[in-house]
Amino acid sequence: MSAREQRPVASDAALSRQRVVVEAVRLADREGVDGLSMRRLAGALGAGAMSLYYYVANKEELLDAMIDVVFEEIELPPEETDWQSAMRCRAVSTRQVLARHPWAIGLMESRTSPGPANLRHREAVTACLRKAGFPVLMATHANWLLDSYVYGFALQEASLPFDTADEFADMAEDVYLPQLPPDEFPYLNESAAVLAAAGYDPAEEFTFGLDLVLAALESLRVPT
Amino acid sequence: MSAREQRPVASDAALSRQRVVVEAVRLADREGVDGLSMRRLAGALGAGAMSLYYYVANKEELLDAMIDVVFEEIELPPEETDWQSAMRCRAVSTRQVLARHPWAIGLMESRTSPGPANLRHREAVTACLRKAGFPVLMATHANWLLDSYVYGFALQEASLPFDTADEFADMAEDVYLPQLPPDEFPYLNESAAVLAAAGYDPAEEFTFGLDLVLAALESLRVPT
DNA sequence: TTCGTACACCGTACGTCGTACGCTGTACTA
DNA sequence: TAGTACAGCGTACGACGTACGGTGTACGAA
Repeated sequence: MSAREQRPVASDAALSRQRVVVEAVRLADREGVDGLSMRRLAGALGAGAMSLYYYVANKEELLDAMIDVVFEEIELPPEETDWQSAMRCRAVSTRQVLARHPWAIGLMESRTSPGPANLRHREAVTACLRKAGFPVLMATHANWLLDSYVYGFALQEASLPFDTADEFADMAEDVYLPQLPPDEFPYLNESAAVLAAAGYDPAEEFTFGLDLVLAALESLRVPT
Repeated sequence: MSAREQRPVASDAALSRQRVVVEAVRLADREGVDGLSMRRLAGALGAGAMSLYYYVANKEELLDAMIDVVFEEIELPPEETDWQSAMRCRAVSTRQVLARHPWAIGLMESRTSPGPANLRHREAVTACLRKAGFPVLMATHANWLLDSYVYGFALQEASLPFDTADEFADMAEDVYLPQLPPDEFPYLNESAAVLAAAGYDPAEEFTFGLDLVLAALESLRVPT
């Protein structure tokens, strides 16, 4: 067997853990997590399947690393503003990032050990809350509540078959309403009709709930 | 080839869509969703793999049906109480059910069309909110906020490597703190220490946030 | 100059997966 | 008695993750 292309032409074409994981994220974005296989990933990198195992122990570890890449994209809460603005900022960023990588949401359920970017994020959020006057326990409550809201929203949003208000209006007429007999689901019909007429934007829905949560959390704080 | 066991011995041993889906749920509970294969499921039912395809078109449809079985387990909001109690009741039930079937959370992200049990649940919740005096749009907001919180909480809880307060205390000492250098993660260290000492119960965490959300939602209501 | 070793990568092979296709025996109807 | 629907199975195919055992190159030591 000859060494026909053993050495890559340039060092930036060489494999690396970074390149492998980033390309995996791209592939998952394009094709969904079910479309991500070691062979296809290797193909996208112009390499053989088994070469990937030099950089990741197995596919599980690859998925863990992918999740952490996603966390790296999320903005940390800015330090120079009030806590509500800081939390709103990072929550909005989280929603955007998870909307960009919807496969990541479903993956989080099954992987138990947080990566370094995840930990950095948690630390920054906790620091922000503590400095704003939340006692340790209340900061924990706030953390859970905010994260639950953001992840849950992203989860629901990912399972929506539309992205924009216009698409929803079409969808409501063509898909939803036909499968909702008005006598069995009167209230869902009412909602669908009103929302289709009023125009419906997931981004607005998100900030509405977020602001409600932030306001409610204010009561847990010991003002500084 | 003879017909050695072609006919099942009794009718309750015969396959049926119901039996297939319920056994799939049981299998996923035991082994996780990755452990659920058509062959293994057929094995658990004492049947051949291809027999399952008489009852489900493909694995995707099976997963959809499994999700709906999970939704059937969730209690509908009781009608005879105030809206907050009703919502608390169904939220607590949802958390319990999702904790019992953690694989269901990750699955929801990828399936877009809700099953009948899912629709019944949504209808009942919307009805409860509307009757309690929430205008259509506010009921939608409440729905999103509550569902986001519940699903997001379940998602985070599923990725916790412990179930009880005691397990957490052990975990914190043995696993968390060692990988959290105090100088890099001072606030996470503080939290872990305080929580391990105080005892930490996910169920309490859940109701704390839930009550905060319910109280915040009260302001969206037009009292009747 | 030679040689040993670490590096980066790959081919083959095994067992498992979802499922297309075609077959079987049973029950029932005409 | 024949025909048909039902319920279920065996085989086969292509794709999957990955264990194992290679290969050529680079480089430091002798």
